[in-house]
Amino acid sequence: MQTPTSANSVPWLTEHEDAAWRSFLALSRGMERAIDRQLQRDSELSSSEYHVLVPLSESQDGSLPSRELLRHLDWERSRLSHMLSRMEKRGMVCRKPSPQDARGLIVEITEHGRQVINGAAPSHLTMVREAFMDNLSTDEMQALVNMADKVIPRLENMNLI
Amino acid sequence: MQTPTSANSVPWLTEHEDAAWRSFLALSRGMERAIDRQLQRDSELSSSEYHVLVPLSESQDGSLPSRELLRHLDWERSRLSHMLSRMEKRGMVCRKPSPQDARGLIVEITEHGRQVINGAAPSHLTMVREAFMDNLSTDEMQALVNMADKVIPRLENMNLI
DNA sequence: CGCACAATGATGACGTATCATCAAAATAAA
DNA sequence: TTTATTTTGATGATACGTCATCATTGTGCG
Repeated sequence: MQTPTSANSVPWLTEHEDAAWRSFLALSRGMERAIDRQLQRDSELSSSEYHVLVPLSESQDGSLPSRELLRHLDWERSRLSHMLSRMEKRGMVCRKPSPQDARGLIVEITEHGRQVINGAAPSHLTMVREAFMDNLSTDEMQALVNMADKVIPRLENMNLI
Repeated sequence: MQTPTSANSVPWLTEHEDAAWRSFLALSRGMERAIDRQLQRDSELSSSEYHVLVPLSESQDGSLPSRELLRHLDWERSRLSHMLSRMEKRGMVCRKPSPQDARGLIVEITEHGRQVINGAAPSHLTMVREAFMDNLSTDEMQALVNMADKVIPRLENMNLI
């Protein structure tokens, strides 16, 4: 992200800041892209589908109320709704009415869903470890935590999250 | 991103590693989302459209060969093609045949495109500065550069970029 | 030259993300 | 209790990104 030449009334970045910003963007988009590619290459899951299946497979009985799932994912409600429709059609989850709350929805992972997530997880975790984790020092890991702790609240303040 | 309980043959992360990974994901997705939201709120641009317009507005005559643009963006060719179709329809760029290479394409920013990018840039740059840059120490900025320098080549090695 | 191959773009299909809107049910307020 | 508000989820429209495929043009090699 750079500055258009005709917008220089706004102070942009020093050389160091610019390098840091570009590195952040490259790292961020590179990892996102790598995760997508690796999952698609080694399994039949998209990154989003993976995220849906993980909390389900971790739950006691393989099911969660939809709103619980939403809390895990931090998605828009309609995003989850659309995603569940597609995943239900592909036989990875099924929807059941909630006994407690007639508005509610229980999402349950199917046997096929379990097979798919169990097949996808190992290579995914290995990739994250080898590409990312194994290359960071403890100081760098700490820096990530500190940065997130400072930036995220700021984004929330600005109503951008 | 967590490990499904039944896939524990793969070593996952220590507490510190897990915290760093979650921070990275939150930071990465948070900034991406904030950029999208802020641009859409304060201008009529998506993040992708912004990226297309920046190198065009910075060029000498407001135009670039399509393959030059591709090098700036590091996108798939079809992604740029689709995006240019939409942007052309909205009057922000126009396509011209290249005199040198009959396969080639020259992409030119329109007057309206200039107005839009010039209107969008200041608030965008301010947001990035206030949400991100102003909250980082020089050590943290350096850490970002170091991390990217180690991780990105690794991703390239793994053919995931 | 003539032919295989690479480079450049366009297109249609598909999956995905967001927004606006709607409906139904639960909860709070009157 | 009756009404207003909130919560939960679904849907259709639109925009976006990727893939597979195609057409055209340029390049290199025989």
